[in-house]
Amino acid sequence: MSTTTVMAAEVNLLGALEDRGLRKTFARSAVISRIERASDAFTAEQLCRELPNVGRATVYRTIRHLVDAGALCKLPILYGAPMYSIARVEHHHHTICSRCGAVGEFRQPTVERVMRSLESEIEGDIIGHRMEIFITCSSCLTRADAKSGEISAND
Amino acid sequence: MSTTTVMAAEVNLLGALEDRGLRKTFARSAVISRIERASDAFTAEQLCRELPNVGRATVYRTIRHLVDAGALCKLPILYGAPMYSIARVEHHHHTICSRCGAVGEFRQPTVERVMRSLESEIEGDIIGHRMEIFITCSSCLTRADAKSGEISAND
DNA sequence: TCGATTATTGATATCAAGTATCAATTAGGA
DNA sequence: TCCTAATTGATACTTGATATCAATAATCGA
Repeated sequence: MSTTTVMAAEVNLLGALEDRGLRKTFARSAVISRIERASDAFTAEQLCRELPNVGRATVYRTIRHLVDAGALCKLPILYGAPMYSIARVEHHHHTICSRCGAVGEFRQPTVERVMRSLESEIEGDIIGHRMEIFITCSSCLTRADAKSGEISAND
Repeated sequence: MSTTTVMAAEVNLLGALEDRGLRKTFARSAVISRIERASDAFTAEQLCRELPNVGRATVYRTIRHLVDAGALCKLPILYGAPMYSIARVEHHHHTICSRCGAVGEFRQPTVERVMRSLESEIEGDIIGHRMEIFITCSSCLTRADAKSGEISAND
């Protein structure tokens, strides 16, 4: 079974916006370079805090543009604000560490195969799917502190 | 491949609360009987609107208790307020109609098998997973109105 | 049954996330 | 350079949800 852990690939967020006819501005460049520098997933509020010179509205607008362009993934998590991560590959799924919130990406061809076989069994047309795996990541396992504000799936 | 569409089964939401040492009150009974009567998934605000005699705080608190008890599933959707549906089976996944928002449940043993095989390939401990399939449900397909405020997964 | 005790309620205030408004500013083409 | 349309961001607002706390209701023990 070939699970591919997704490696950081080159992405051009600014290009994604320009492709949609949006202008290159200082504010957008600031937001985007902050996102590109980020190795982890982030929330909109985090960006606002780290970019005090950019208006909140602009941060939210830029994020929305990037999600619309397919350059960012929006991850609705169980509690609190949704997280965003750069969409480095066409289609993938996420691992979310329930201790530290670290988000990883992976591809799993078997999942896609299962989806295809479901097509005949589910009433209606399948137009997409989403899958998240909740984990305790290896660095949280080593630093084995007992207490945690767990994020988890209850279903 | 044996996909099981989940049928309405008997659930005892009040019992779920009593099992946790919570008291049976008029307000809680009202919230719960409204939920049990619902065939579809719902939002917290919907319940508040339909139960004007029950305080908002109590509606939210009751929902939270039921989620904690595992009797309700919380579905964080991409935009807007999360939806809740009765957890009729131990573990299942959801189909969400991107047109009308109708939520269905299904079990898919293959998904679980895939999860087990992923255990060896993902760094860290898997503690849970979540999967949603976005569909256009059969009733939306028949009533083929073109326009829609689509809910969708972009990853 | 009657208090006593403790959980629960719900009006209100508050918080957090996100969007609408709109005058001032800026980007980018002519 | 100048013009026009896109963009910005301060502000106000909306929505979803939680904290507070005095009043009320549920349960238990006698």
